[in-house]
This record gives sequence, structure tokens and C-alpha cells, in this order.
Amino acid sequence: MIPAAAVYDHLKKHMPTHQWWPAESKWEIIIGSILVQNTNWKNVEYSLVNLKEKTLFEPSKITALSLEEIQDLIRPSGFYVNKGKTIKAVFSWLEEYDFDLKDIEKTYDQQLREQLLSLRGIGEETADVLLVYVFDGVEFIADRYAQRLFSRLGVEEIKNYKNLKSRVYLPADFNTKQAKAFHALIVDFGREFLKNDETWNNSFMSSFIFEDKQN
DNA sequence: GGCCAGGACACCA
DNA sequence: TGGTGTCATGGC
Repeated sequence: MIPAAAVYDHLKKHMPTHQWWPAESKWEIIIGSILVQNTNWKNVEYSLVNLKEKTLFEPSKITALSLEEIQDLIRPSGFYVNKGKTIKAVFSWLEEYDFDLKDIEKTYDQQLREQLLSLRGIGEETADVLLVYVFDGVEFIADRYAQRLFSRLGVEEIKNYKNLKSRVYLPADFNTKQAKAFHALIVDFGREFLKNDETWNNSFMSSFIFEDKQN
């Protein structure tokens, strides 16, 4: 098992930290988390602009859109046929609870992750993102940036999301604010330093390895 | 012009 | 259970 504490502390020490998911509401986060699946965030932004113009991200207005309308609005982020169906599925589910997120949290309690995974188009990563950023839970999000980071730190044979997720554990007293910040730091860090081997050689990464191996 | 991005899923052995 | 092909757009 791999403790995440040292990695989190190091990132927090060297990176600007913030409560991060680039959105103004949880409805926008939900949509963004679906649109960003295997997609550059820049492309997601174009779709979010379209959706905001049409709905202001009011859940009832999003639900009122037809599948074809949604697919047309989110076209710039790719995979729009499937992502459109996923957005439809998620918002119909939310509507069953009158878009009351607290009610959903109480209803499913420990089984919320399982419930999210049962929704069409919601897999391991998106479920964790929703748990952390929408339902204020505490989960390690083992996305591609995390896989690359831990791989560079010497963790071998990271096969996929589940593989890394099952090997990394968060501190027992980690709260949702820290879980949010951790993922934010990993993504920001990944965008900045894990693009290629050239950036790997800068002093920041060197210090990362060095300090990490001291522990 | 090719490569790739903060995945998910059906299908196959 | 685990590996592979497919879905798609736009930036670099």
C-alpha cells in the first residue's frame, strides 16, 4: 500500500493550492465531469459556454432539453452521442430527488458510489469526482495525471484506474476539502510538469523525488 | 497532419 | 477479471 500523505504535503508545499473545480455550481461540475472524459478541458469549455447560454446550468432547464439538443450543445467536447445520453441519465436520476443533493446523500449513504456507477456512462473516475466535488466526500481520484505522477515517483506497474486506486490510501483524517485540494494539485501539477520527459528534469521534479526518498 | 486529452463500455478469451 | 477496439472534437 502506498501512503498519499507525503505526496500531498509536498504538492501543497510547492504548488498554489485552491478549492478547485472550474465551475460556479455543482450542476456545472456534474456536466463538466462527464464532458471531460478522455477530453481536453479546452474542448469542454466550449460545450459549457453553449450549455450556460441555454440553461444557466439550472437543473430543471437541463432536464427539459431533449437528447438531441444536449448532443448538439456538447458536440465540441467529442463523444457527444454517449456523453449526451449520460447527462440525460444523470439528470433524470437527480430529478427523482427533486435535485436535492443532501437528500440523495442521506438516501444512499455508503452505497452512493455503487449507485453512481450504475448510471449509464459513469465509471470509476467520474463516480469518484462526483463523490468528492458534488457530494463532499473523501476519495482518492486515481486519474491519468495521478497515474503518471505516482509512476514517475517509482510506483511500478500501474495498470489502470482501479489498480492505482486500490494501492494508494489517504490519511485517515483526510477531509473533503483536502481530497478536493489533492486532486486539484495533482491535475495542476500534471498539466505543468508531466507533459514530457524534458519537464521531468527540472529542479522542481528533482526535489520531489529527492525529498520523497528521504522518508 | 498526426497525436492526444482529467474515460466508459461492449466484446472477447 | 483483464486486455482491446470504438466513440469524436479541437488544440498543438
